[in-house]
Amino acid sequence: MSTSAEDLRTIALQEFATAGYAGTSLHRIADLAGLSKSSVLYHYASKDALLEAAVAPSIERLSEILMTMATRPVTKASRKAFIADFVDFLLEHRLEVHLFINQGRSLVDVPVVDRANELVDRLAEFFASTTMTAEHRMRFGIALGGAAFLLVSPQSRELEAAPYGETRSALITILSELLAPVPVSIALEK
Amino acid sequence: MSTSAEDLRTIALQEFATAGYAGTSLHRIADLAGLSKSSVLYHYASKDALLEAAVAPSIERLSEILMTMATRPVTKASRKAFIADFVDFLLEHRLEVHLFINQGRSLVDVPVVDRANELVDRLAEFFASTTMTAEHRMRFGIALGGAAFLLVSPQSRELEAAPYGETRSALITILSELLAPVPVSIALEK
DNA sequence: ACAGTTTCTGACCGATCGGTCAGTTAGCGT
DNA sequence: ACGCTAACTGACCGATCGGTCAGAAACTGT
Repeated sequence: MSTSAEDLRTIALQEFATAGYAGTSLHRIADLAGLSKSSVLYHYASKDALLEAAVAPSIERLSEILMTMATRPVTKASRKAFIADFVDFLLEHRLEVHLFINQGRSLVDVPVVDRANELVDRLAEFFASTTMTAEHRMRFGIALGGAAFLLVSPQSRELEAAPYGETRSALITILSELLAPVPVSIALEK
Repeated sequence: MSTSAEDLRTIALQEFATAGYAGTSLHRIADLAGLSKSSVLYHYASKDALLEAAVAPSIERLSEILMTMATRPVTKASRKAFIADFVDFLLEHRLEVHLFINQGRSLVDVPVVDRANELVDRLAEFFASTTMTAEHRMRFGIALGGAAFLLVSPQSRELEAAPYGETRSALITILSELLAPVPVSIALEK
């Protein structure tokens, strides 16, 4: 149960997400961990392996969420439940999501990142099939990219200070609004 | 009016925004431009200088928008006008905005990027002062980061296919909704 | 005290990075 | 045809990159 391996994973995730995978050297990760570069490569065979170890758990979790989403019937209640699940996922895996969203397309041929890209695409297809208009597809993109940005932006310092529940419920409100299958105005007409 | 310098600027912007500044080598930029690395450094003194040339015009434009925003009275009409201006800015400078949003904080001590960070901070302060709740600050972050992501995401291929006006008006609708100074529900109560 | 294993390190490797420089090529006015 | 300048290039530089390896240090059970 050596603390070093887990420390390295955490530090690497933080750096990869904020400074970029290409912009983070193994030397820097080693320094932040108080180790030598060789020690980093002792715990993880390569830089790729370190990235993979850093993001793998979040992939697993996202896959689960998509699974349950696919099996549930498409009702307003299930949609609400999905958004709640997804917000929890976002809050727990902010760094990983930020990494996927902003570097996923340039980090191809890293297996675990490809997997993440697949999952994000499936997520997008799900929303694209439910709502057909271009505007709704834009709403989905803004919700996804916006949340990923927000949770790693400088502002998120204050968010961490705020009660977890408040941030969570606010995020659910905003995302529900953005991902509403039908605009409020049209719904009222019926 | 040599085409090379301008080509390099465009190519560099595209690569810096999508693959990241650290993840883009001068060699790659040279290859994409059909030149040698030395030629790139002939037109631009350094990699930093190339980045600066690539984003400088957008900084200028953003500064202008913030100027007019600061001078205008704070009314619903002026807010609407600002959002329209800002959406036009986003559509015209998608790559630069994406670069600022996602790499701005890790590219400090590049003068022009620092300048961009200042401007973004001022923008955030403006919205923070107008609306005080944490949720509204979150809405601003999602709108900004979401738009930046959307306009450089794979989906944006379809957006380019769609008429400019449609994308523009949809974006104005969504951002107006996100940046509304007062939530609809509260507004209706009064 | 000893041996065995895990953890860690410095020295080293080839490749690539951003950048310099001397010199070649191409375009243009005269 | 000439000379001048702008555009371009290959060779080269020191630094840093990810990665290898032999061995030191630290911890373990006996």
